[in-house]
Amino acid sequence: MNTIVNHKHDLTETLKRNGLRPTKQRSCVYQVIMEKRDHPTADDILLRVKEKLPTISFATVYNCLETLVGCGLVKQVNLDRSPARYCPNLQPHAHFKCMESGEIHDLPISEENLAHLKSILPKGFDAQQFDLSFSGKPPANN
Amino acid sequence: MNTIVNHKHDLTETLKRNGLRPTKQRSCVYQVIMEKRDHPTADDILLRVKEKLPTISFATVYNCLETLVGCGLVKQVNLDRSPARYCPNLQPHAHFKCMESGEIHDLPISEENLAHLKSILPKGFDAQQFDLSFSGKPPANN
DNA sequence: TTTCTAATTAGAATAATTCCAAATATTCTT
DNA sequence: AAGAATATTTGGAATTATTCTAATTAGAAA
Repeated sequence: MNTIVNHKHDLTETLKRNGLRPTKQRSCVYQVIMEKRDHPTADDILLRVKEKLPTISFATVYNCLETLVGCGLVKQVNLDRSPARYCPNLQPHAHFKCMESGEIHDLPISEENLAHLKSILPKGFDAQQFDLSFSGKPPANN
Repeated sequence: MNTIVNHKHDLTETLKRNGLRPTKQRSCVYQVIMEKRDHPTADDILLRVKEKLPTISFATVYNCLETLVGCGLVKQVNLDRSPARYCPNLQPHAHFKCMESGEIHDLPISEENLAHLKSILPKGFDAQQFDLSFSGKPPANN
């Protein structure tokens, strides 16, 4: 698929730009995150990557994830104190966690709402990052 | 002080209302959280409570915290994957973490901004809770 | 190629938190 | 007030997610 080819290309480019080597482990971890955008944990990712690279280790998955997050290709999502999840959505968005199933939905944040969010910051507070999450019941369909 | 007396009273009332016993451990953990509102971790709390109750255990601190959070007297604050922190501020508010010192500031959320936050939820999403945090540089003073 | 450096690997280590079973404290009943 | 019933505390072991370590392997540069 076009998207995967493009992603591979972006990945290699981005890694090289950061003086990092494009390895098959990094590529595979990235592909797994791109192809099923269900906010997998490191555990989930290990299992999925093992189908392609049966000898990959946990340490490598964590290393790759750290690299991808460091390059800005993937976001780490921390909800409550549960295992970290990984998300390829680079647009401003919030997360909604279903209290029953634990499923996580991305909620896009419009420019307008982004401005409102920033207006919560009192004068003098300079934010580099924000994290917004909700939990409750998502619509029944979907 | 008036405030502490009141808190004690609220605590006992609230515990009893939930069929729980007001113990000196619970009371002391609660007081510690109320009196220095600096978002302490369980670790911090253990150290502070030990000044009054030298034999208290880690398990008890965690038990008490779970109880207090369960009763709605205290909020658990999870930022990134760092140890949980505890906060007696029951008003709607966000958190701002200073990237240098790690200090955490409460940022009140007005009714207006609360409405804007909720407007991020697409139709059909019913949220019971939200968490909003920023990280960056707080103003130099303070 | 050869060399140099970065990345991967398995397993040990760490840190925060939870679990467990015994001892203690609180509340309820009388 | 005493005894029974139940909840809470306690120290230590267990768990879980993640990070570290030191040796091997793979990629890039010469």
